[in-house]
Amino acid sequence: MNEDSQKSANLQLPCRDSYHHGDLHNSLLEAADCLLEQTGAAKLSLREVAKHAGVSHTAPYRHFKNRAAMLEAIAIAGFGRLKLLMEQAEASAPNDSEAQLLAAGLAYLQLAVNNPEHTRLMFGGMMKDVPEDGHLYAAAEESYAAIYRIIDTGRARGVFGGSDTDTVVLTAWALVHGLTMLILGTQKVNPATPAELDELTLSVTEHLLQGIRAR
Amino acid sequence: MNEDSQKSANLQLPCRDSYHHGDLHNSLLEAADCLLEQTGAAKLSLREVAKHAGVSHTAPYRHFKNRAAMLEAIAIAGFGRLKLLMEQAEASAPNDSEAQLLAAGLAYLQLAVNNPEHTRLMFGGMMKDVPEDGHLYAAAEESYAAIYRIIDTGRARGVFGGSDTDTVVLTAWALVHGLTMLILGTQKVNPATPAELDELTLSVTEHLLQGIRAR
DNA sequence: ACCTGAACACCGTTCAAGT
DNA sequence: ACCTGAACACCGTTCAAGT
Repeated sequence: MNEDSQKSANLQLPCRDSYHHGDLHNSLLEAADCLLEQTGAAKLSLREVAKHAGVSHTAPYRHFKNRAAMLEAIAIAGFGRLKLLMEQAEASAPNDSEAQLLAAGLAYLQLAVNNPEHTRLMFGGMMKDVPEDGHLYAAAEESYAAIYRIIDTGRARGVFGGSDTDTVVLTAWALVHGLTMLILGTQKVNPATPAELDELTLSVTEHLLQGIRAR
Repeated sequence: MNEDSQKSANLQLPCRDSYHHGDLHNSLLEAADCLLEQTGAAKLSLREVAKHAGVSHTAPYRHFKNRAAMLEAIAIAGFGRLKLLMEQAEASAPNDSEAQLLAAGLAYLQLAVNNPEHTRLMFGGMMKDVPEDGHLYAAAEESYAAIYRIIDTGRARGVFGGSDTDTVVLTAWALVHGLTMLILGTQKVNPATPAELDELTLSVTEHLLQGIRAR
């Protein structure tokens, strides 16, 4: 009955029908996480999440203030995964700033393409009326931090140029994020295979690198 | 009673309580257009749109197959406005490709910031389960076409470089779109005034231009 | 402390019926 | 052809009540 060995797999969490309890909070999040990718955030209902977790439709209110708070928790977890990947990209080539930036971009795109609904939830602006605790805000900020370090270090090394680190970071982040959203959206861009996705990312990133390289 | 003089104003359509009929289709779209910016696409209900248009809650089904089809119509109208702005940017400096590209980026950002919920509807991926007519797809494509011409002409003139026009267009579009979505989202970027928005756009675009300029 | 069931106000959608 | 009203299955949320 030990299913925990599967739990750490990074991509694609399959749905289960039964949930070990005593930790309903996490059971609900697991059920929601999995239903989200099937239905999208707009159609993700608290009642169905509760049903998949095997409890009544009012039980979730013991653990989340309301539907928006539950979506926020899912989004925060998503930013946690993003942060992890960005830090892995940073660690993958400690002495090569360009390779770090490229790895970060590739990982960002891959995570988004593998979890499109999570990404839309995190960045689609559905979290507007979230309680202003700033938890979500802070989680997003931590993903940003790794990119900041990569570029700041690169500038200190004389690899990257630009007037200030903040603008360069914003440029890089916006480019990768925009490419991501275009691929996820109704837009034309439509890479069929993971290899094509990487190739596309490389081409686009190359223009960015030429733009921010120190000269 | 002539209110049509206000109708052509490009930004911020105020809500009315009464609607001239005989053209319920457009009355519904106007009501929806206006409610959208107040509530967001997720909470925009057909019933409330109908109420604002002064008809029963089933009347909209005479004009739209369902809720998704109505949202699609709104998104298509949004792409129409975007297309217009892109073409104006193209016409604003026929002999200066860089100025055209910059004007397009500024207009894109301004439209998005003035109509955030429209932008989220158009690009947020809420149109997934839309009928595959391709109407929405085609409308998006037309906005894209102006940018394509700007960059293709710029490359023919030797102003822009890059291996192929498609990749350069994708890079430029992704950068501006990403900056837009970051500004609209929960993210840190938060320009207070229109002037700050323009300044931010200029800084980011400058890096892009350095990256795609012919050398 | 944690969960349930009934209840309320709201949805989207369908359908028979009115003019 | 165009609109209405009742009806159905679904929501989110609240609250008294159970253990």
